[in-house]
Amino acid sequence: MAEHKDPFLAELEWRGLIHQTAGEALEKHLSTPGRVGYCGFDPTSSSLTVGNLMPMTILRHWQRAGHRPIVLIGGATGLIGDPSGKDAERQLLSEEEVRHNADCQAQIFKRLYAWEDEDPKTGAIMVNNLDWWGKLGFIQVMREIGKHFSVNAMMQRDSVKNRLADREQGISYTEFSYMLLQAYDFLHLRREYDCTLQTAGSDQYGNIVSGMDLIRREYGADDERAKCYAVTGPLLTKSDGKKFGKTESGAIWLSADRTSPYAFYQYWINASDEDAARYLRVFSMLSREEIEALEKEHLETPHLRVTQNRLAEEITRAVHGDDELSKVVTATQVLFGKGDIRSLDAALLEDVFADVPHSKHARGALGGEGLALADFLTETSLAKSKREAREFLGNKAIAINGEKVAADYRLQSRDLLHGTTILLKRGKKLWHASLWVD
RNA sequence: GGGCGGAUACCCAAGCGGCCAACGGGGUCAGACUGUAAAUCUGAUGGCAUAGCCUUCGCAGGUUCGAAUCCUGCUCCGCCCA
Repeated sequence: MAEHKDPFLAELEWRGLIHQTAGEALEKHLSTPGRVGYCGFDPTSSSLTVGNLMPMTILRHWQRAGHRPIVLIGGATGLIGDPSGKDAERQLLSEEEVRHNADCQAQIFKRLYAWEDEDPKTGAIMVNNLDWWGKLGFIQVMREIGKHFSVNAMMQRDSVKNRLADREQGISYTEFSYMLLQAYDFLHLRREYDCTLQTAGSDQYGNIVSGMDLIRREYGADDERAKCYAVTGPLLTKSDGKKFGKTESGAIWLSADRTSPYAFYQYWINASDEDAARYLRVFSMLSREEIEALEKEHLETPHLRVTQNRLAEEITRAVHGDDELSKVVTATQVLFGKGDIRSLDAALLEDVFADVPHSKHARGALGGEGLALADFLTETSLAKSKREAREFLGNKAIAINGEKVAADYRLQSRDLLHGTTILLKRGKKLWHASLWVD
């Protein structure tokens, strides 16, 4: 890959954030500050996952380089469904769902960028493509937009080709039309906001190029206004070959109601050495010097896990903010630090309680003989069945308030912290807080 | 429409009348070692009132003392012919 002189491209380059670029003389174009670039996000779910984090980060670098980002919420495209990377037709979402999802997703972006009201020149703008698609009629779309699209060319796109090749699945006219919407979005933003660049993950390359084609047809290839560009990010992997951003229990979401800030932080903390260094480049805004210094430090004192710690800190702060970060750091120090859990103060305990999986129980059960731990475990998030509970106990995998206990252990009132809570742990890092009330 | 093959636990995949809750691999979980890393080794992996019992081998019936295994029908999938 060529060395980039442009600061924005050079930045993405060393971070490994460039998969492809398209458009003539992109470097020259970017040498003028204040360019406008966009990335679209379809509200097919009420939240976004860490998989969406990469294009979001590219836009942050874009803004930092002195350009203006547009966050496009796909209120219209979300109603259609992008066939890219999907091997089967998707269930249509209702309009209410999409609207609700769009509202929820919009919140996630708020913290990530400086917005227009703070900075008139490079402040981010948020748009929803339903605002223009909602006004267009079918006949108008067919005549003014559809006419520019060759079905022959559309069928060559991987997203469509794959589905046409699969007789079992096929593709509906609805999803087939998706690229037309995304293409027109680019044109619309070109017209209304002087937007000349679109960025996204590599799977969006075809859709972006469709938009570039449409813009050229609209203005004529020689027209100055026909200049437009694409930058796509690579497909992220984990060093063990598994899918990035997924755990056994599901995707890692960017909103606290779907993945707690604690779980979010823990996801990054648990990154392997190899991944942590790479993720710092991809997701954090730290400079090259800072990251390389961290790596050097990590090599000298690997047990301190500086790369993982810093990674988790940076990403959690960006996504959830400083307040949430300090809470989960506190919880993490308590749960994984060397300190004595029994000496926790009540306020801290409450914070920890909120962050890890928890459950409520009647305090009466702890009186007298107490409660057999083997029976109780199935009522927590730590064991699915009694057999499993016995297995964990047999393996010495269960700890009460940080201390490993025997298989026949019985929970009693003396185990309560501050008279209310018992912290249970399975294995090295799976915690559950149980609250005991009258 | 005709012929042939197939459907087994989270996934792949053995088993083809009793010794089958079902070989093996992957995954996952736990333990050891570590650094909440990687690699490696060990164990576990349907449920329960655990020397036992219950529910599972596509679905519904049947044969048999006894069926994942045999028979009948149904559903779905793959391949070949039309």
